[in-house]
Amino acid sequence: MQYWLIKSEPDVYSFQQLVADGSTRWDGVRNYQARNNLRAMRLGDLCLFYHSNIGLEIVGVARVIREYYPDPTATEGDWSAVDVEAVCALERPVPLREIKEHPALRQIGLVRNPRLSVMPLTEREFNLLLELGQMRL
DNA sequence: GCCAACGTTGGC
DNA sequence: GCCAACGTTGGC
Repeated sequence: MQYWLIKSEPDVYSFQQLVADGSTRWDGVRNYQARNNLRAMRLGDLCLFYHSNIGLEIVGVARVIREYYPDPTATEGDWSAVDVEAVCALERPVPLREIKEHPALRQIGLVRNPRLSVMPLTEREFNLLLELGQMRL
């Protein structure tokens, strides 16, 4: 089992929308590092869902339900998509500010490379963030 | 709205 | 292969 963090601008696609949809195709990624992370995702991997630009907090948990396949929204280039489903919303969203201040989260990709939209989390980071979100799976 | 950080492009 | 210019992302 691997753990990931995926980002979305909530006015484009929010976690609430994912809950309403049940599942969705995670497409539109046009960054090689993020794409390679998508390709490394395996069925059943868990993802924390972060709201960028508006909200600036981790709001929920999603699960990979289909491994990578060609991104149908790409008209050129070698891009991939995966499918994810909503697992649960966090009891308490975890704000970026708090993540930045937490000593055990210094190395988290979200802080180290704020522009990357799909990134791996260590199991420890994932569990800690769940705990901060007052959620237990 | 601004700007810093990062990635990509293209000239040399 | 280097690097300047440019575009995009995303926090503030």
